[in-house]
Amino acid sequence: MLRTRLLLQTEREAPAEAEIVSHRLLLRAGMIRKVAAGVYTFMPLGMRVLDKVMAIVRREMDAAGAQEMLMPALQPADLWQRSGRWDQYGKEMMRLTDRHDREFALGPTHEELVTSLVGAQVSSYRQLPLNVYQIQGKFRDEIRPRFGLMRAREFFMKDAYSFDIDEEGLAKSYDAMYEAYSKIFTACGLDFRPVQASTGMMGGASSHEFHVLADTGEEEIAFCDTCDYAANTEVATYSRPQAENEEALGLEEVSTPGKQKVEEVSAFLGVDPGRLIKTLIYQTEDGPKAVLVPGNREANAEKLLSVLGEGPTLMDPEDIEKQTGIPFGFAGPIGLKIPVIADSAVAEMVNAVTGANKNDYHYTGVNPGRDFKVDETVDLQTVKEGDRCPECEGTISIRRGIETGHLFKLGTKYSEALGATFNSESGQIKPMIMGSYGIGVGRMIAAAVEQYNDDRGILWPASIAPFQVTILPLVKEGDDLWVTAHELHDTLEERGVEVLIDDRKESAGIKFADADLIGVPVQVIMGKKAAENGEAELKVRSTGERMNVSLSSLADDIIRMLDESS
RNA sequence: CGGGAUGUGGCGCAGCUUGGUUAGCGCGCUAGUCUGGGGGACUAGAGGCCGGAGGUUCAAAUCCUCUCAUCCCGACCA
Repeated sequence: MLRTRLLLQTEREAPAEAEIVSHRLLLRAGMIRKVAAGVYTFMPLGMRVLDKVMAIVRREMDAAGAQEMLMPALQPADLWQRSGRWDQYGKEMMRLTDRHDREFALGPTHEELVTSLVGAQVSSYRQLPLNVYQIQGKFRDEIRPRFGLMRAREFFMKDAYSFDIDEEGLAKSYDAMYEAYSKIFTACGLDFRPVQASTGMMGGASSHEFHVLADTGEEEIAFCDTCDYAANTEVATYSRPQAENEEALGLEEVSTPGKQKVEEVSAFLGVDPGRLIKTLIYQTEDGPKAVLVPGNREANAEKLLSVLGEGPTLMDPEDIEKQTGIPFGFAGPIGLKIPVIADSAVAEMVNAVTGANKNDYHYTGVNPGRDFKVDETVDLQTVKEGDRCPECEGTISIRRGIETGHLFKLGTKYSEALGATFNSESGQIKPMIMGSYGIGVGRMIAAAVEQYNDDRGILWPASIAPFQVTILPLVKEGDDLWVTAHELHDTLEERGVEVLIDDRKESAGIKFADADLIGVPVQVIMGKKAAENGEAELKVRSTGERMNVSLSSLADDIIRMLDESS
């Protein structure tokens, strides 16, 4: 490809709106251009990367026995009403009405459509298992699209759906996808971690996310330094130290004037924050409820959802006083009239400290069960760096990750709602057991740039680079070396190498800067000095390594080098 | 949805407080000359209804009102 024919405008400065490095570099390198918030065009150079990633995804999905198909983005409301998600999905779903006032959605995902489709196509256990997938634009009206491709409103997703006759089959399909995902992420050259995850609104039994590790990731993942345990902090657990065998003391009311916060109370009474019980009052659909967690822990929002139902919100101080009569900062479970939900660690506490529901007073010597009733005990805590691993007692580390892939065991939620049933071997009608598996293709590209960049630009992993080689002739058009460079370009292209030659009449500095910016892994620098010795220079973008190679064997040497590195 | 901020050639910005000829600068773009190993130099150009609408005024990029868009933080989110 001739650089002068390529629709590519690099920028010296990134648009002010781009904050994170992947967004800045993808814009500066002319890979993407913004159309609206969270809506991007892939320019030819970016398209080449997208194609590379999609090819890897297809290769591994096909190898895992999945079949590619393509469903429409435009989907009738009826399907979504049958699964209940027309109402459930909320504003995140892009909706529209046609000229006959029929309602449609632009698909944020395709469980409904694929389930209905497979249900109609498959009627016998003999046709199962089945795994179908597609790569397609998805639409989600995100509350806050951001970071370029990282959280877009229209984005490419590979979504796959498995259909099995029983749980055992689902386990196999799921494992096959887990393996395929590991291969895909590895092939894309990414540093990633599969982690246990929440099933969220997808429903279903179990779930894993594939995270690309990066400090700019929007998610936190916890993993063990000794065993394989890894989980999204939304669902991560940890091993609690055994409660000390302490003798229960009597309940005592103490004056704590003006001490509202955990740190204040803990410092004032000279008690470890972990011995305090934090009482959080949440507004739920069934009225206010009290949630108890240890003073040194946060309540886990994701875990709360499963206990408190849809959208619990922390009540503000005024509402708490108005609705429950409890003074803010001195709330405690003793004598509370509203339901009390305790974290399991709180339930085990001995001689704890809590608010006394009275201004400027706390209780010490509080013992759950004896001094107050707990309506429900659940695990509500957020894991912290340095906690003990729940599986092997190793040390938990917390890192940020970019959620790039997600696996769900769905079970029969959708097959029952949409009538995807089959005739079993014994002649019974049964719902298919489903799994669904997504990969954010654009997000994968952004994640790759987050992981591979330096102050000059992108360092694409070879497998997803837009070109394998770029040739930089540093002489005038018409010069012998200019001609040689073009001959090399043609030879490489004929031999199947993806090569870009910078045939612009630009200074060496501009060509170097652009080549570094767009991140093509191998640069062939053809300047006068090396040519005098019958040589050209090869530069490896990722390492900065340079070597002189004879012009006569240049094409062969480049091809050998590419073969070796792949 | 709450908080904060920003819209001025393709990109980055100045001008706005205190209204006043022709709206500037850098990058990029066009043409030419020189240069030719890390965003080089010079010369000559092109490109803008200052996000939009309304208002105040003799006069609005600048003041007022409304509106649209965009970004950041939070809440939220497969």
